[in-house]
Amino acid sequence: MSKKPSCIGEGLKKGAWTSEEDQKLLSYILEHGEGGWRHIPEKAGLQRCGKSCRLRWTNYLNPEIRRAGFSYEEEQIIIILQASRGNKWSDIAEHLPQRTETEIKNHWNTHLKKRLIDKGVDAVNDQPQASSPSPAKPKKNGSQEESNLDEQTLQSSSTSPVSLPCSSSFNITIPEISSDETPTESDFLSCKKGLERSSSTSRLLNIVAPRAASIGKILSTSIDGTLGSPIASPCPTSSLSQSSEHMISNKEDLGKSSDLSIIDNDFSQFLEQFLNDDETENLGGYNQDLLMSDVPSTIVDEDDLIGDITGWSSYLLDHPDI
DNA sequence: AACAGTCTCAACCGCCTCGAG
DNA sequence: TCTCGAGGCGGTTGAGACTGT
Repeated sequence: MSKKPSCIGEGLKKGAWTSEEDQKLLSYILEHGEGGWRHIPEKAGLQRCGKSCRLRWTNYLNPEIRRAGFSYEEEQIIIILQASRGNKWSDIAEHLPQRTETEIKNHWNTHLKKRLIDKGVDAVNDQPQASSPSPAKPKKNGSQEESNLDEQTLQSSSTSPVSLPCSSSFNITIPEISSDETPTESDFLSCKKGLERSSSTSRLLNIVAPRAASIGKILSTSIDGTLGSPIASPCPTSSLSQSSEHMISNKEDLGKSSDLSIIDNDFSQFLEQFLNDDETENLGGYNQDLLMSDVPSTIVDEDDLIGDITGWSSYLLDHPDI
């Protein structure tokens, strides 16, 4: 079937939107609602194609969009969901309220993916990279620390892996980390017969698993009222109050991807154990968090959305299939 | 201060899916 | 069942911002 381009027409404007155009589109949609994008430009007095209007609305003008930087938890969600679902940004966006798929996609491509690639995980092509990290690429300021931490983590991963039990069909190992960091790591990923995971995805999950452990510990600490300690402060809990409701409301959706069953109930047990763990003084694992290491402090809850600290844990507990 | 290299992200492109007729 | 168009989706691009020299 041959289709004509969706945006054809004489005199249609391209490129950056002006504030005047934004105002016209915003006013129209607020008055008439979304939908019928093909006719919106004409009705709103815009020299744009409908598709462009839709994108402008969904990615920028929609007042529900949160434009603050990504929080630690949001990044973890992205990484976990990307590992399990691939680049299904719209799917991932459903579980990150106030975030657009474009935002998530950009953040992944410009930040998260690079971090994983630096660690030898080709999360895009799902192929393990050579042991040598990405070619000598000059690191910008502030990344040296991250690099060191990552190397440390990877090194421990490559030199002394800890095999998970019963992983005959799901060949996955996780980095050896001090017991106080991930005391229940062996509980995290149990084997699921018939499951096939590619090596890099497995390795990605290996990295994410202890990070999730860190989240559990942080939450546990937070609930105990000790989050104010400097060591925990970098962990933003932004948007939890709003996001948790939305996230949980989507829990049925989460299960629609069968590949998410990989972790099944074990993750729930794993996290529960963490939340019940009274031992909160040692957050060393969090300090070593490779994913947190370059999250700028400026993005911490700019919208002051902290409210429901249990949102994140509830989300995870309610989504054993993540 | 000027320039070059790098990074970020809004916008675009082209293909796909789905529903109406 | 087939065709067609609207909307959705993921990948790519390029302008502007940022950073280092």
